[in-house]
Amino acid sequence: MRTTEHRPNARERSRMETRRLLLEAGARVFAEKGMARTRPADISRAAGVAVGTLYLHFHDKEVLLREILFRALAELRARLHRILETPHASVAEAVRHQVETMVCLAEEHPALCRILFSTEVASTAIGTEVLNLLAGMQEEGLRAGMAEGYFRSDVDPAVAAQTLVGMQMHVLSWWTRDPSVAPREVVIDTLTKVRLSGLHPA
Amino acid sequence: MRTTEHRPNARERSRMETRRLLLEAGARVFAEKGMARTRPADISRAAGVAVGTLYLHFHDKEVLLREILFRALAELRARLHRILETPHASVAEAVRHQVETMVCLAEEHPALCRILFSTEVASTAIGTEVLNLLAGMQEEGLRAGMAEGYFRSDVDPAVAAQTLVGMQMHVLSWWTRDPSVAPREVVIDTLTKVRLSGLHPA
Amino acid sequence: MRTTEHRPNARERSRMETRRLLLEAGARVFAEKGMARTRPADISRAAGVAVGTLYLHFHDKEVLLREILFRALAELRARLHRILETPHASVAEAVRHQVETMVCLAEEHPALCRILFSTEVASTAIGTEVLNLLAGMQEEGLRAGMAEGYFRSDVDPAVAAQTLVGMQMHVLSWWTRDPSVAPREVVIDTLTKVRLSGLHPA
Amino acid sequence: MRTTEHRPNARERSRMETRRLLLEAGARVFAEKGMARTRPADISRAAGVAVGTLYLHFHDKEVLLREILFRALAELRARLHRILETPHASVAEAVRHQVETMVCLAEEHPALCRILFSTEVASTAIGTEVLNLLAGMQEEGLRAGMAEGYFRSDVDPAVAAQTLVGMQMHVLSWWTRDPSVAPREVVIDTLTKVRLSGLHPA
DNA sequence: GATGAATGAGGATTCATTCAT
DNA sequence: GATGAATGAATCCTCATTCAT
Repeated sequence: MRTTEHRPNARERSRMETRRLLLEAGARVFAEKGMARTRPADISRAAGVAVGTLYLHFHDKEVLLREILFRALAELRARLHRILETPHASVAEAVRHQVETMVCLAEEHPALCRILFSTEVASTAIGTEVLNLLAGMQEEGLRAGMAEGYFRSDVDPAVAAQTLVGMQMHVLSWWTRDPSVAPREVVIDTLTKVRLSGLHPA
Repeated sequence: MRTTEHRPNARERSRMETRRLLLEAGARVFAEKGMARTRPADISRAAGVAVGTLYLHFHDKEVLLREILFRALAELRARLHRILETPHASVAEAVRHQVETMVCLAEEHPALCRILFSTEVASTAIGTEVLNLLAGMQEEGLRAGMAEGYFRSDVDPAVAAQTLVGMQMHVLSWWTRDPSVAPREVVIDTLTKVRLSGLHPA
Repeated sequence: MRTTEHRPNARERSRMETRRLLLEAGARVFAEKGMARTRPADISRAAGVAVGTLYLHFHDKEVLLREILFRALAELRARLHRILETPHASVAEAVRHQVETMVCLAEEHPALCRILFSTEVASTAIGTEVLNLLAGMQEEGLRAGMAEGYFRSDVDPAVAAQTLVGMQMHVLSWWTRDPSVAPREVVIDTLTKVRLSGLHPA
Repeated sequence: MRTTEHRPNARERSRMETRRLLLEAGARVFAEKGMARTRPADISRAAGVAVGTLYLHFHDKEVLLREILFRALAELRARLHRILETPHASVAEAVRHQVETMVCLAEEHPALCRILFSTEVASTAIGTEVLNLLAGMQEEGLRAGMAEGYFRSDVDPAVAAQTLVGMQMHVLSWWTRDPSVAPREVVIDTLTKVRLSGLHPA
């Protein structure tokens, strides 16, 4: 049976490989030096290709960044949706699972995490999109939980959602920069607890 | 009695005035365009002086930013200390007061708020210092509260402090950008509640 | 037999050609306007390339100057060494040959001559190095000549060496600026005579 | 008897004093940093006055330099003329006296010496004038000496004059930079001998 | 498709000079 | 007369992008 799927030949594979190298190098370098301080030459050097090659694959620096961010966004989206579709015994468990997922993502792609959660990016259209996606998902979950009585109804869901986003983003970017400041489990545990029941004694 | 205090003459007053103009213009422009996109000429134009004047008062762009941030930081510190010294009927009231203070500061100096809480700055040495100061203050408060039984002891104070910092920073910078998304009171109320007792129903 | 020697391809040849253009243009412009008044743009324009190209080849203005001077110095060194290795019938002949060589060099590269012997450069580290090299060579020659009885021993070789360097440098830079003030032969003859037997009647 | 000579009052004396301070500071600073690298602010600071004061006394930086150079030139001129008018027992003695005078001048005003004999200045109109004055005086002396048979006639007086100027200028500026390289007497002796009878054994 | 030398507009900074006090 | 803060044109240098090979 003949599939319609594209079978890349050697040349095309090499082209795709180069593209991948650039995306990965870009993520690393953007994360390390920040958007503004990263020069196309830095990325191409890190990718082991010539500057011109970068422009062969991406129209300019910003398009490369967009591509990196879109991919990170898609990954984030996919993971979060997977959680929503998973049945959980309790709200607490669901929240813990969600937190765990974010921590895993941060561990696997610290570079992406630092880019995604940098305000430099936050002021970009994609940055806004990332924040809106996260806030939107949180708000949706909050409203659902409120309707079902799992969550308190005396707070504004929009503000509370921003609260959660800020808490998570900041802790993750803080922890990613130097994971030795706290063990993984403690980070997950603390985030989950504060989120669910705040600082009041149990 | 003759005091040794410094009595600025007219020229010195004018010099200080120029400095003030630059600091204020810097805060505005840095907030609006971000650190990287702000050119010295933008700041000097906004301050109504020549470029050279900026360099007469500050060694370079970055030193001006440092000065702006340190001043904001000092203001923040002062306000928070004033709260710590104020007696409160309950922890809840103290926390609400603290949140209120931050919201006021954000309202009065939205530009400063946006700079102080931008990751672009956060990745700077000063930015780190600002964040560390905030986190340190929160952590101190947490430890004290834990010792006295006001706060739960089953969370890591360092991580929890980052949690609080992230939540507050993010909500304030989100709300500052467009205060119409939620009324002032709701922001304060939600921040206080989430912080104290999380999202679980009361 | 395969040699490991470097075979420059077309691109590299063109790169080297550009470098050469910049070095030559630099020599001309530095000579004409002096170190301080020469702007990078002047040099690049004279070389027929863009400013950026200059910085692609040399870290900055000063490095370009260093390179120019070192090359001139190397050339001078080579020529003088060639003379030292040549047997001469008499000291007088050797000295005349040496003077002749310097005059030739000055004729071929008047620009270099003017740079090499400018005090603006002399006050630089490289300038000092050039002068020290020249003085060192003269002093060496003097000491040898004194030991063998060709030169008088009642003068300080270090001071006398500076004497010779100054005399030659100055006359050459004077003559280079306007060669019509004296015929080539007269310059060589006078330099040689003054150097050997001073102004006393023969 | 009433003299027409100007009797400066207190204010005027103070004005002249300020002028003197600026001229001296200028000489020092120009000598140390070179013409191009010296900023008006450097000079005024060294003189202990405000920048504006410099412009009150001299139209601009260059005029101040000119003034300094003219004064040095006048001093040089005066001293050399005094020698010409002094009767000497022999040519050798006259030459030694002349050399001694230059060395004294260099010792007394090392800063002036370094400025006067810098090529940066040499390329100036005054610089040229200085060189021409020196060369002219030497040439005149040479021609006279030749006519009277004291000096050899088989060299070009113009070229030989440049020879003498170069030798003296260079040795003096070399020695002024670090007088420890040779004792004063040796410098005078060597200059005199080389000048009179070159390097040939006596 | 890949290369990397070349480009030049644009940004940061300096500094000679002025002028209100 | 003295002051020194203010000025802004001029300078050095960077770096995103192109294009001939």
